[in-house]
Amino acid sequence: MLNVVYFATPQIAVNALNKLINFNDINMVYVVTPKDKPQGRGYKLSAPCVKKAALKNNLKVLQTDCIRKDEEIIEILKTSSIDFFITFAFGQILSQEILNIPKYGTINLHASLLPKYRGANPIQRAILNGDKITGITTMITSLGLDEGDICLQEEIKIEENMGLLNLSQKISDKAPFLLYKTIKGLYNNTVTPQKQSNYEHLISYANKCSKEDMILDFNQTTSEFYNKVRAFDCCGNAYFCFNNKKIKVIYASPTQICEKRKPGEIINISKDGITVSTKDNAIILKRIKPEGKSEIDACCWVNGARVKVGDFISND
RNA sequence: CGCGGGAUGGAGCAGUCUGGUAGCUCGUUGGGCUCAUAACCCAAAGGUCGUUGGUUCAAAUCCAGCUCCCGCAA
Repeated sequence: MLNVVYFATPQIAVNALNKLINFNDINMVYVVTPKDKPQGRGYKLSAPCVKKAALKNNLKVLQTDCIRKDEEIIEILKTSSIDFFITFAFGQILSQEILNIPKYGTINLHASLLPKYRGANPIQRAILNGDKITGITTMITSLGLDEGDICLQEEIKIEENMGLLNLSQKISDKAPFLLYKTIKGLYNNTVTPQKQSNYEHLISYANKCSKEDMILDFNQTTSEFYNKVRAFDCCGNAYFCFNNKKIKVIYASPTQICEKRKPGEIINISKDGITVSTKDNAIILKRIKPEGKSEIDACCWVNGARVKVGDFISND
């Protein structure tokens, strides 16, 4: 029986928690997660997804916004004889003092094939760059940013039409088993961590996505536009502006046109969606969300917004 | 009490400021045209304007309360 503490925050880490506690040889001693925060419209206090999941499973939850300085929690962890710490999208940096606590070490799961895409938003960056393959990596957590030694990796194919929602789902499905294999492997000495410096030429960084990354522009190429829509197809959504209103694009699909048009021109309107020309080709907007409204089919929006073929959409 | 937008036939909107016959684009149904069409033409059905109360001769419209939806910010 291995005593484990799980450090995590958002939705993507929930499934791993639910699955890990079902393995007979894992004893989930604590779940560590940030404090409840005023969140959303009306500033209601809201708990991190992982906390809700932990409580549902009757696990003990420790909450802190700065684990490095939280003496009380550090003391609790020190006196609990833990074998492994597992971190997954925790969002806080651990100190060496904390890393030294578990008997066999601290494992982090990172949503990329390290050393590619170290950093905050590896999933979005992979989609934005149009990658066909990404994956998940387990590593020995170190103080540097995702620089620890690699334990195990698993590739995940990014299908042409896959967005953040589907890819996160896949990652979240696969994560618990890779984590389990990793801690068992480390415990039995069948897994040997590899230095990332062996793959120095592959190092890249996935910076946190900003507001600017979410702005859609018809002066971009079709694939750049499409990748943005996919990369933000949940938790925000990429948008363009029309008549000073934000129009979020929920779902779009790339298409080919014969004659070249000016970027932003509406070429066709049908039940299927609105075809708009881009820098190099065209994109069909299928499902959108105008400011202040719920999600609607693009062809419905046309009815009320009175846009016609030949009109231009520009980001003014 | 964080800031802001919204609720009008099945869908998306206009009308609200300046109270006085319920409007637009689609969809639906029926008919016509056509070799043919979800293309075009004609016609019809379908709304107590989110909810409760108030002001008024008269409220979608003005005033107050409530419910639900959404954007920002975190």
